[in-house]
Amino acid sequence: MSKGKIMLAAVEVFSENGYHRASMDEIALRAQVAKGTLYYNFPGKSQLFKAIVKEGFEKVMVRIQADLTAPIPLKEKILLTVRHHLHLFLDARHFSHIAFNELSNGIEQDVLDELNTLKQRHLAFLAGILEEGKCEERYLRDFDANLAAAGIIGTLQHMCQYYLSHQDRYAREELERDAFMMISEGLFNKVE
Amino acid sequence: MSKGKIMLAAVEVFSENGYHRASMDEIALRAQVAKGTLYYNFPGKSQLFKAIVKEGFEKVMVRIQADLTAPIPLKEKILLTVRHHLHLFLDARHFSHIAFNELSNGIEQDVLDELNTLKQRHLAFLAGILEEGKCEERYLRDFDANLAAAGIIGTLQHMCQYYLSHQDRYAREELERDAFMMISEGLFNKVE
Amino acid sequence: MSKGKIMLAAVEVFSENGYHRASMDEIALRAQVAKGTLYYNFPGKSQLFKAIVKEGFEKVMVRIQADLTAPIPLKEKILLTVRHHLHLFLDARHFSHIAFNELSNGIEQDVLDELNTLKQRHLAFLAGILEEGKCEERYLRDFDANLAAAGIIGTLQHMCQYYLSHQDRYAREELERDAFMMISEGLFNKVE
Amino acid sequence: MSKGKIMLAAVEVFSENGYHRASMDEIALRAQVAKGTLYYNFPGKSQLFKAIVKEGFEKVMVRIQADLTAPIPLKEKILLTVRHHLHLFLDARHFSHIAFNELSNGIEQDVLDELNTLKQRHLAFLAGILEEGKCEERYLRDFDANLAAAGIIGTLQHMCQYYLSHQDRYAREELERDAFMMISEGLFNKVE
DNA sequence: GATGAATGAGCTTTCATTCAT
DNA sequence: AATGAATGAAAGCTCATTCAT
Repeated sequence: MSKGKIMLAAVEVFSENGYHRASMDEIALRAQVAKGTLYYNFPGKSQLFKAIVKEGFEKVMVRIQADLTAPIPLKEKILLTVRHHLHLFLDARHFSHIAFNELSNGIEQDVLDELNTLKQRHLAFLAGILEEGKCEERYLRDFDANLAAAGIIGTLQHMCQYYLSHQDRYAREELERDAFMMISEGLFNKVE
Repeated sequence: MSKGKIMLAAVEVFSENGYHRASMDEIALRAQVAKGTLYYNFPGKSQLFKAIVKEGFEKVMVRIQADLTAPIPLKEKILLTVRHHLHLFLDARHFSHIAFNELSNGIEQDVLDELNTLKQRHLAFLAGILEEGKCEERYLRDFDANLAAAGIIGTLQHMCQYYLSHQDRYAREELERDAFMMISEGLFNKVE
Repeated sequence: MSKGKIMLAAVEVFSENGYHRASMDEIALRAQVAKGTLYYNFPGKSQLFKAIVKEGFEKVMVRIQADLTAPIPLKEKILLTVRHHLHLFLDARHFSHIAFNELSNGIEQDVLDELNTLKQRHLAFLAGILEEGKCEERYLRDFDANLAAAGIIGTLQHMCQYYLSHQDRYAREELERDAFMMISEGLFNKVE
Repeated sequence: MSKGKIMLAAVEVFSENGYHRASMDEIALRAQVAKGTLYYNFPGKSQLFKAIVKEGFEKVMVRIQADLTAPIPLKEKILLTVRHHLHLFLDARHFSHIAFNELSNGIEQDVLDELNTLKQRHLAFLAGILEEGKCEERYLRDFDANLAAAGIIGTLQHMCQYYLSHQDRYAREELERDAFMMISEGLFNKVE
């Protein structure tokens, strides 16, 4: 059907040009359907955008959740989560670019609202893992879990972004190691 | 003169609406000048945007640098830097929103390029501080300084963003404490 | 379809107002289509202009060529050509006004270039007829055929222009007679 | 004074860009005066344009007239006139480009009217010379003098234009010879 | 289900002109 | 006599959306 082709094309076009510069013409062209077909399948540009981000977030969370059902130690869980997000920010770059850069202002309010909800849910999901760790293992510092989750996402996103524009300088293992260290142990040596 | 009024209005409008939804009409209206005056003072929308971000980055860096000239211990320096960035992301929200959310795609390439340069410079500036700490005090873990700097900015930005949309739930001190802890010591207790 | 309506309206508007004063709004109005329709059918103002002139030149040359295929004497050919150009400058006034007056500066360079090419081709076409006459009938003076062709067009254009702004004073036959005489025999009597 | 500088600059700018693309900014820049100064010296763009063309036409006619006062034979007079116009179209290219290409439509009506008057006067002046020849020397064919004058100007203008864009192919003497021949004797040999 | 010609609101930009100095 | 910051009307163009087929 057309719906799939359109969504695939739309992810690309939105991520390459940003929400506003992405034109329905371009998406139709890339999806090899007529412009009218876009409107036959989606109510409008903003709803198409919404559909894409929603689907993307759901896929990601399902995948992570599947990996975390097994009862593994917290540290392991966090390492896994970090890996998943590296994958998200590096390999599913099209989607993550849309989801994390294009959600600021300048988009129809209703879309923005729903997308923020999705991001909140994602955050809450991460926070849940942390909370769990805090209760069960009294292993974690006394953070607010939501703030900490936000911090983690931020760390990963920006490190990946930097990595992507300087791929020649680093190996992916370095990135992974530094990211995990940063998140789990912070900047300072605990020597003293 | 008009130039100042325009830049002030433009920061607001850009941050409220994003680059593309911000219209020159609105900026002119807000600055209480005629539309032509915008073009008398700036070559065009993208250059106006560029001018604003540039000026903002420069101000921020000058302010931080001024605070860090005194020979204070690294931990102190980082605390200070964190505070400055909290200020940036919370109080100079208009600017930081532009500078860190609006720099994705969909903006004229030349503007994007220069703005990325500014962000790199900002990162390099932070990395410089870390590097210094690494050399002089062998206090820091063996990170790549640039990656670490990116991680720090990311942490702060996302934590602040979360904080801003849940201001009712947290006191600023909490945010500050958690942010600093997160950055300096990471998630985990070092007990065992 | 709209394309035809637009071109018809555009010829009128361009010829009445000149390229720069002709506005896309006016053309759309005259063609009874929405402004967007202009841009749906043509990439922009300059390309619309180009399309019009191109089509016009082609029509003219085809018509003349069709009349000149028969093997008639040179003098006859030239008389015919003169008649065709009188028709062009007098009856297809809208088009010829565009094609011969609006091709100066102040128009997008690429359009100008192509339009000059068209004019050159038209000239070359005339020059070809003359050249033929020179070879076959050693009837013509020893002109450079291109220069002569340019001279002929110039003569006709300016005479027609003068005639058009003083139609009350002359009959069309006078114009035709004088034009042909001027071109074929020049100012002076060959009496002596 | 500024007036002179402005007119000099304006001739250049108008001829390079055409009336509409020529901007008052550019003229002011080129004349090295402030924009306000243009309006101090001339009521507006169209009046500045008018002033330039008027001055130009007057200069030309004065120069020709000065050369024709002496009682020389008609043929000589016409040769001289041709030479003067070659000079006009080739060497005073800036001015003649304005005067003969930019006078179509798309210019304020009142300016257009006056400029047409100037062109008419110029034509009438040439026609006067021809008329004289017709009466005194019964040497000329029985043309309408005005139509003939228009034809002459047209011939010269177009030949010069062609020559200018193919300067590599012709010597100026060739142009002069062909132009004079064309005008005085037409295309055909009178052998028979 | 799918099409694509047509739309029109809204945008950035240009530029002749004004006027306080 | 000269300036130049400021103006605002008018232009070209984009693009999400509609609708008859």
